[in-house]
Amino acid sequence: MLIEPVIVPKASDMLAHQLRERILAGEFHEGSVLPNERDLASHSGLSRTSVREALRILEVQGIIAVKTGRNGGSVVQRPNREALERSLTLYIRGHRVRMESLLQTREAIEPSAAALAAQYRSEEELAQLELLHRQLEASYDDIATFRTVNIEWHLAVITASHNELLLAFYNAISDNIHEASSLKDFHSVDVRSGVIEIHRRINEAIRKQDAPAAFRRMQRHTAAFAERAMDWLATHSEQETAEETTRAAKRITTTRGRPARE
Amino acid sequence: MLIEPVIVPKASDMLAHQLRERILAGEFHEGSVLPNERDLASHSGLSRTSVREALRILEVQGIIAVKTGRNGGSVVQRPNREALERSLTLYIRGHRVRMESLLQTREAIEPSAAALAAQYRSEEELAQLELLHRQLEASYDDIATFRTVNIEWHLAVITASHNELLLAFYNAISDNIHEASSLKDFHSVDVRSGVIEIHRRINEAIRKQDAPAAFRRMQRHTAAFAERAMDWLATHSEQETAEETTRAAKRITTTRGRPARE
DNA sequence: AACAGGATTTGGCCATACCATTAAAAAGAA
DNA sequence: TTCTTTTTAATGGTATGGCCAAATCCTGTT
Repeated sequence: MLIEPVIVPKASDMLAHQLRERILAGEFHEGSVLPNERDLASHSGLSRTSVREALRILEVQGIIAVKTGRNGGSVVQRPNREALERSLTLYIRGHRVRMESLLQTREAIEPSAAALAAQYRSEEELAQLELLHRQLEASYDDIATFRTVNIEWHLAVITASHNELLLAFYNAISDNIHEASSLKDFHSVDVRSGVIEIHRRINEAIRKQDAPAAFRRMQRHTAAFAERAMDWLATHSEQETAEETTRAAKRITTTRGRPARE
Repeated sequence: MLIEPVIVPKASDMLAHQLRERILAGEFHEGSVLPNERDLASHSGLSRTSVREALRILEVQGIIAVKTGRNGGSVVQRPNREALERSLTLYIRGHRVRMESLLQTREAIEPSAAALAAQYRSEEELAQLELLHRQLEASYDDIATFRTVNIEWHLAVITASHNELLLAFYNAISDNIHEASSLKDFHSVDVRSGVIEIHRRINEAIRKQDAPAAFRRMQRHTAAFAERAMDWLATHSEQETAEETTRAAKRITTTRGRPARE
């Protein structure tokens, strides 16, 4: 007799699976609310406890958002980028991924994104890039603003690539690179003028829709950044891992207010 | 009176947060088990219900694995790549990311990974690449084996880059590209001989530790694949999204056995 | 030593009750 | 009427207690 072992899935997993598939199939459009917990329980034949566990799974996965109170309930939403970023951040922390790997990954992604941006950018996106560039020039002396605008410009480039996946990846990495507290202010003045110049040239390539130039210039830009960052880390800490630095940043963001569902 | 609104986090979130931080801080090393649910409840002052929800959160995030039975419990593990891949797959499905974006992302990642592989590959990894290449040549007439070995070779390249993050990204994308049932067998014979040749040349670059050559050749290889894939999709389906194709593949994997905690 | 069977530990699941939060509905005041 | 306040209902959040199912350990038997 060849009887295969019978696998007994958990009730909450089954329900979560069913709900997830139906949501992704479009049965519940974004913004609509699932039946309340008591109804789900009675209709599924499960207890409210199991239903709640299933909802918790979907909540962690970022496809529903639970609101309390009258007219509350489980609001359907698209798997948000935050969930993906949390998952990635967790992976990075858990595996103690080296800063070097983060920088390498960024070096892999960003030049290609710049090339795509050159191909597909809209006029609005181009205008946005040039606006951010002017802001960057204006904030030459204000290191905090410089940092912020700089990050925004990079994001705008990726956005102009019209590739959601690159954007999601980049976002996740970028957060983990920049949140590293020890990298917070390692931009010296002469570096900043260089950054402004190379941004200008990348903007120009994107404006002219010159994809190869955008690729090359961005490649040089990210490589230079990576080199400076690695130097900085080498001189400012022994063997610092991304895990440690993000933890430092994390502490700040999670001790005020509600600790976001991570 | 300026009273800021008081934010009341959920009990299970607080507990999950605490446990997660302590696990990531190394307080529970990999493989060790957390206290059982009843103990966690009594020590935390929460009910077992809340404890269970907290554990469920950690389980979905892939940092614990729950085993039933005596000597069971919540086994601590590193956030596994599967969790990251599930998260990414969910994002791809939920946002109906186009196959084109997947291919573009792969084109961004793989050449860089090949360049890194050329720099950092060990002798064992090189041997593995060459072994896989011989297997690929041998499976010239067996399209199914060819496919499998082909994928393994690509994975081996990324592995040799010694960059966990690139590996995780690539894995996640690769699954979503290859699982597309309509791409299952679009390798024609003449294409296969071309694939073997370019793999040989990439292997050669990696052996010689010639990073720029590895980058260039892999770039051409992935670009060619992307072009063929897009052509194939254009002729074989109207407006097919990655979502639809992965769904088809998904159905197969989830209807047999226990539906993996997604 | 090998096996069988019971005891024990642990998660899985359920039913019920009550609390906390939110918004709708009703009541009251202008 | 129209605005404000109070009440009420709907909904998620939490706790308690119990029982079942699975996995392992232990003990007695052969």
